[in-house]
Amino acid sequence: MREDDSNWFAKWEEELPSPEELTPLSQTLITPDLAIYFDIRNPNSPHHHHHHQQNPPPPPPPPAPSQGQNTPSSQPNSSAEFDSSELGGTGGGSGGAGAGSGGEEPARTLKRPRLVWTPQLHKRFVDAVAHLGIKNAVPKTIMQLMSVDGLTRENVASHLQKYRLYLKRMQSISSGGGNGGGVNGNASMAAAGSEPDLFASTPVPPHFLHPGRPNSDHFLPFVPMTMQHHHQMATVVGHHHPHPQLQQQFRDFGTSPPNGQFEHRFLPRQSQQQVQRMGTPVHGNTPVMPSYIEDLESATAASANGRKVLTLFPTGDD
DNA sequence: TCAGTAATAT
DNA sequence: CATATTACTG
Repeated sequence: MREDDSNWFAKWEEELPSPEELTPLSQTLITPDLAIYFDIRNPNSPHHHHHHQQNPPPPPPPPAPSQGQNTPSSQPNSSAEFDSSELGGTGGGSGGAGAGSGGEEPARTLKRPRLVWTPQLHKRFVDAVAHLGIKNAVPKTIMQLMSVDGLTRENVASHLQKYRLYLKRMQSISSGGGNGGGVNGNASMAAAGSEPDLFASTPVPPHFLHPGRPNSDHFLPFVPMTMQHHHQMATVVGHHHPHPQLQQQFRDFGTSPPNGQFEHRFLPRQSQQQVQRMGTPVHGNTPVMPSYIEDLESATAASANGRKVLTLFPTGDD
């Protein structure tokens, strides 16, 4: 029934993404309305809205490739931190060994660590796609709308692909399958394959399964909620050691642990490049500053074989 | 250049 | 084994 719509939406709102830090996203393909809805704005300058062309932040900020780099609790900005990932070597590879060399470490050619898509991050992803519409749901736009620092087009594209497949599966089931609907409801169906709860935990907008219908839906009844503030959302996994050996990280720091070392979470995009202009005239935007809050602060260690991934997300979602 | 799909690596 | 990353192709 239609009431379900409100239901799933309300629930969704509950977990709506949106950290406290927003980002001054350039008015690219995102319409102002969307931008504001996503909280994409400059929290630093709550002053009037000047049409600043935004600051041109150098894209490659070499984060000093010195080991042991912890983020000063000063300001949550800067690009996400990446950990040098080990060489993987395909299955057997072993690595390498090599080494050497005095120069080393072209901090720019480092491979990006595996990105862990937490439910929150995925939620934001879905949220962006939902508002953009399947038609406009392109990696780039989604990525921009998400405003997640560190998130790159590849990440989104890859995830988007998976997400599409997931949706397809749903359509097939809800269409031909004797599944009693449950579009918004959560399809907790663990078919032969084991669908991760990630997608299952994410409310799928009905429009997604509605091919042939534009996303003209201007439904964005965002409701001001009162929740706690939190930050961060994405997570990157460090490298796992193929060899079950010295793999200790947690050590007592005594009493005043600077901490902030392990777990590199992505911060909401603060400033990235991207200032391409399109034929999209941006009219004044609505002075709305919703402050959604997402809470997440849990560390879950996924151990699968020798793989140890540290991800922090509230598993107790559903 | 960007988006989509497929294959690969971890 | 599943996921994310990477490559190739449209």
